[in-house]
Amino acid sequence: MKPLPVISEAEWEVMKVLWASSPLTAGEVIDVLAGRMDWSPKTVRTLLNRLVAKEAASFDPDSRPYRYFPLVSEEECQRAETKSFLQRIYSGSFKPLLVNFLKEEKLSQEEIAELRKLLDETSRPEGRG
Amino acid sequence: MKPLPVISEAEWEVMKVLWASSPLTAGEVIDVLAGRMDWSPKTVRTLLNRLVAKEAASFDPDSRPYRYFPLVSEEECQRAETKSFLQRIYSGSFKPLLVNFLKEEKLSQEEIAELRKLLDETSRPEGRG
DNA sequence: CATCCTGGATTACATGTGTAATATTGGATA
DNA sequence: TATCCAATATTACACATGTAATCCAGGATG
Repeated sequence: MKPLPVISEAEWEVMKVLWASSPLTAGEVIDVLAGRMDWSPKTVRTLLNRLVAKEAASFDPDSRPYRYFPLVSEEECQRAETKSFLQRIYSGSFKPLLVNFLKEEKLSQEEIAELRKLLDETSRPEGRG
Repeated sequence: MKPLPVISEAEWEVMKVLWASSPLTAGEVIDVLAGRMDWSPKTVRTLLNRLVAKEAASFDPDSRPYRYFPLVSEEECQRAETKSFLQRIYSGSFKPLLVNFLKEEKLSQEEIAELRKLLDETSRPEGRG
């Protein structure tokens, strides 16, 4: 398989917009990001171009203005990032990550219950489906 | 508080060595890393210098050769990285991170039990100590 | 038809990062 | 004492990234 493109921090913001809904014109992406980031429209266009260059996204050249869409899924990118993050910062071990997270963020009982449920489901031999 | 220095990926490898045991001379750090990374000794020295420059580490100038040590703790760095990673990749939400991790890595019953225990301990009102 | 504007293409430029090489200096050695 | 080496300091250099500005072309406008 071709390795996933390396997506920079700023580029992630743009990908998030495309993952949330696509295809979108550059103008639409710019509008969405205007609410979150303090970026010039030119900057957003540059990021879109770079994402296309690294084949993380593409656009339909027949539609003017272009409509952009992702070429890679959010989940696969998240998983790849998670893997390398875990390796880099925690030498691959999830437990200290959870410890640190729990120390940092005070979770509600509900949130903890949700996480526990995830673990329970995982530990069951085969949750059908 | 002064913000933590930004530590690059390669620099993290060096910091891990210092966190594991310090102070260490440059030569000792180089030896430890020789087992893991395919780096020239010069490269390791450059990284040490950069870590000193960004005040992530320091050394005792009276001892020759210098003996290096961390100025920031591993845990605070891990927490900061975790926070920004979670924000960047998962918009701050831990749950999908756990979901992705569980899908990617097949954990043993023991590992799952350990994680569950962590959650249980957290959810108890005040686990003494 | 000449002009202007919007969208798109190209170029810019400082800083960070990976990955060193070269230069210099303070002792150990012949 | 002149020399060489290990340790330290300085310099290098390409590519990535943040953050745009400038240039150009095709359609809307006067």
